[in-house]
Amino acid sequence: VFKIGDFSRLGQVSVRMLRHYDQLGLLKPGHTDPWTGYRYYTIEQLARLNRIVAMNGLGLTLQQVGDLLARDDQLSVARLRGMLTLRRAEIEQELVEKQLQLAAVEARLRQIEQEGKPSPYEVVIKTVEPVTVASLRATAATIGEVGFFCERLYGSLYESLARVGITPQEPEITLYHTQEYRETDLDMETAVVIPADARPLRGEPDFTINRLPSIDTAATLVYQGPFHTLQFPILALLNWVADCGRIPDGPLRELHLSGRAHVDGVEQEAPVIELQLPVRMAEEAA
Amino acid sequence: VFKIGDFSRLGQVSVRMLRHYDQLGLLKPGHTDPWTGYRYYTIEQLARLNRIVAMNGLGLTLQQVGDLLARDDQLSVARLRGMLTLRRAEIEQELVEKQLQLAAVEARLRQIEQEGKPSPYEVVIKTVEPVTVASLRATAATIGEVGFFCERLYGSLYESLARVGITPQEPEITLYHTQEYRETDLDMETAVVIPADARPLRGEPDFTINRLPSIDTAATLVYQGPFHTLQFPILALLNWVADCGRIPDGPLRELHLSGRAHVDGVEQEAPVIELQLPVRMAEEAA
DNA sequence: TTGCTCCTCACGTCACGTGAGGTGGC
DNA sequence: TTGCTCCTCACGTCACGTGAGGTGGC
Repeated sequence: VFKIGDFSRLGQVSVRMLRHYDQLGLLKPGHTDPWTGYRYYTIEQLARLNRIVAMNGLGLTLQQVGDLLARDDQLSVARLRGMLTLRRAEIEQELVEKQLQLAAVEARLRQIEQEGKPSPYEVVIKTVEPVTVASLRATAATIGEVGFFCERLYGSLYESLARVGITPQEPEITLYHTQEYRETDLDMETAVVIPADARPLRGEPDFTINRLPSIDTAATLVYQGPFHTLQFPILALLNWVADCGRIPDGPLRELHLSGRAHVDGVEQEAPVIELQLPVRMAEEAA
Repeated sequence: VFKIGDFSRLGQVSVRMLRHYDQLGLLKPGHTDPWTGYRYYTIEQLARLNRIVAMNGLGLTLQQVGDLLARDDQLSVARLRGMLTLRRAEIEQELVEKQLQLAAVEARLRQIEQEGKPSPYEVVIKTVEPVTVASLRATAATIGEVGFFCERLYGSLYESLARVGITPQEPEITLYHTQEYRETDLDMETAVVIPADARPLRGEPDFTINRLPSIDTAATLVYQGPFHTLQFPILALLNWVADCGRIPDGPLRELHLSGRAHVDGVEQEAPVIELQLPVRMAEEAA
């Protein structure tokens, strides 16, 4: 018969935990002195202690271990199998997450090695809700004219909205339907959020009303600075996506979070812009 | 300027957490109304919020993120690199642990599939401290005579100990130096723990005094039952070890935890026995 | 006035470690 | 008497979720 300290050394479990197992009813000492409260364990209890330690080592909670050991010392095969199968799925999930996290940390370290300084941008994975927008879509002839092109599109869009009596909300969203890098024939869409139930009050709209779909996994980046340096955060986003083993899975969205890009024909100096790029995991090369 | 609810939706961070970041000083609202306590955030703060979320997503603690963001908004390259390198090592460690855990869960599931019921034994990995023992080592001619053989060895051992005036302690430890399965010429050692400073008081001992080395990683199993069914727990232990991608790395030890195996020539009926097998990870097949 | 949002305070999670303050047995 | 062990009670960990109970603005 062992005092708690001896039993602790024997089973390599801290005294604190033996008391905890006692309290949870997982492992009651063979005898407890009612006067002193001293716990006395028998050598036969070592097997049960080891069972607890082993199950817990598989990542089952003490609650689960308790359930499993509840009826005398017999394990219910069905329940045990169920719990282990569940646990296996959990661990596999955890492994995937850890691996993604490792990839992200390594991507960041590489980035620091290469550039000598940390990226000024932060990429965050999030989900994006669907929104209803009024939009105009057209093709810009060259990359140089994209700025003016969008300015004109937004201009006509607001004009048309006013004409048919729909109140635009925020933000503006520019979509880049051309996904690869190209210098000509860029398929652009300028959109502005409108109420989900908006209908033209008068006249025929010369824009389309549609619903931008939700994005389950969007790599997003918030940038503050002038439009003419937008290529830097866009490149950072694309690099990050590639570095983490993901690939783009839809048009890039550019949200103007600090209000309209142009007011009275004047471009905002340092607008806050959120880039949203739908992504999915790249297939592993087989 | 955003109220906390809007900013929460914008950054995909719960209101609770925005308040928490405020409290920790990680992200103070651009303005807090001193009368109502309302927090007001500016769109420019979204970048900082995303930085916090991104760093936290890498598994850094909020404390670490706070340290990194402490001086204005600038990241210290050296510290950032240090933290990420540390974090990478941590994640790699966690991955190894998860993979071992997964292997253990899968081994258990396979075991249930094959036998139709869970193993009555629990294998636990632990460390074993070195102990000083008096021992006799000899070779048993056949597997059938191991029982008698050990009984005689322990008998002479206790006799010799008494003769030279050393008090034996507990437990008895039988070591199996023959590691592969064989039916003849089994190299056995019977040992009993003695005080670390024990010296013969008189006469010449015909046993050896040595120190059993510590075991960093021992697969151990506690068994209660007669000696003649000891092969079952031994097989279970060996199978478990193989299933988890480990291999034996030293002689198997058999500890008699419930006192001497034989008292007055009579074998204990259901002794409690702990098996300890030193193991190491198997090299992956290249 | 009714919802809606915001506020603070505080408990619960989970498997532990680490005290404080006190007692029993050699 | 002095160490050593044991006892109970309770706080801290960490990033949150989830109330209770109350207030401000349209």
